[in-house]
Amino acid sequence: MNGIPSVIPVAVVEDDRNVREALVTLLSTAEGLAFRGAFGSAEEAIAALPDLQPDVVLMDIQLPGITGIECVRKLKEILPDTDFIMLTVLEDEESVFRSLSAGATGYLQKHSSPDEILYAIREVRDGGSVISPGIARLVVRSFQPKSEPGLSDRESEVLTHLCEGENYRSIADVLFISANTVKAHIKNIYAKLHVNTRAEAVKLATRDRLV
Amino acid sequence: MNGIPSVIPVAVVEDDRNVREALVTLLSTAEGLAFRGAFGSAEEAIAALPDLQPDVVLMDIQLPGITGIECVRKLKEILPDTDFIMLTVLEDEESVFRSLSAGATGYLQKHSSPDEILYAIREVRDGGSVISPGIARLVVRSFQPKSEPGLSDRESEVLTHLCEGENYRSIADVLFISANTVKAHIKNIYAKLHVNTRAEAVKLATRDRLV
DNA sequence: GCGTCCATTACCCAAATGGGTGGTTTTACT
DNA sequence: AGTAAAACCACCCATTTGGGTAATGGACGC
Repeated sequence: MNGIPSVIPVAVVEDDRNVREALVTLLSTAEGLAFRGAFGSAEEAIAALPDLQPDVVLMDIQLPGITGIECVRKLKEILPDTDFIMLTVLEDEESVFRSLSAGATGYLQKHSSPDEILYAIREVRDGGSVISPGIARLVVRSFQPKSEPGLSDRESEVLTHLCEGENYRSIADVLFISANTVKAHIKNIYAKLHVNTRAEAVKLATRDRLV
Repeated sequence: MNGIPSVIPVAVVEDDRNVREALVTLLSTAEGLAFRGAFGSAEEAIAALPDLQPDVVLMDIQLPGITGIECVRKLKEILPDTDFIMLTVLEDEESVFRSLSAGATGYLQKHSSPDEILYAIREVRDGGSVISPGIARLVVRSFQPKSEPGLSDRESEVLTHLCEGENYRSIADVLFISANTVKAHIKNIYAKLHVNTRAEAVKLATRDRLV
């Protein structure tokens, strides 16, 4: 907040004893960090972390019982200013997006080096976000248009307005054409997208980033 | 492809002469890279890069004339296997998302160190993606729910089906309630989301990640 | 010149939707 | 006990939507 250097209180949630102890050693000895605790399950973490008030938590995804993802979701409600860095062995697309939705701000693969982990903690506390390259690629890919359904320029234009929730008349007005023409375009769009309602068209256009 | 170490052909598009020359020096002397060329504008890059076939291109965003973003969009069509790493001074949300949509796989702030740039090039060529922490935070944030409009559990459930493009009857069937009730829920959802059509509801739910 | 694609418009009609108003029951909190 | 919120259901009615069919003119390529 004020630029005065201070230690960063950190904690760990990881069920594998070996990994957990390696992390404890790393965090306990690292410069600028204050190790606050390590937990073997989401349940223990949820019970203890609200009192420990760590700034940054390293969270394993694969935990017995409540998953790391759900653990973040719950803790983030109680500790909105705490940043969570997920640790995982897998490059599982589902887990990545669910973690981010749950409130994670970092995402590291477990083969990350100690330096990378410490770097991530500092960057995250600094308002940034660190994502391992393999994971980041998945995230980046999710922003790229999936496929081109061969819409004409005019059709794309109509689709854009469709996605704004406008009706025939109001689309017609802004494009200076008749409502019947808008309707004709929309019929063609539906055929090309293989849908038959506005809601489906909006959903598909959004998902595939056609707009 | 086969694990045999080989040099990575790289190129640069950057209008600032000083920055460009610094990058040229960096790339020319770096181990494992083959510097293929540097260009001061998108137009020159679009003319020359298809022949040079670089694996990785460092692309400035703020270019005179055609922007770096449009440049990536055009080149990505011709060179789909080339990876583009954007360079920028700003943390502009719009630019980030437009770049990623255009096909960029990396995104570095210009204050990145030479080591970070080389690391990014190697990771990107390795199938990964590298995003500066400040930028990554914007990306991560875009995955997180924006605000809670106070929907009840049942309403959220109905909204989910609404976003699938289902109509009253089919939502009613899967939830084992009457179509009239579905309608009642939808009316309440509309009121809470301040919309009055399905398309708007789907758009808002998608944008704010309520589903 | 011919065919094709695109943009444009029109009409009919059945179905779906959105808005209004009313009501019951259960659950939960005070 | 009282009240508030949720979930549930029904009816009316105007508007919107989606599907079918048909037609015209311009642009572009062969």
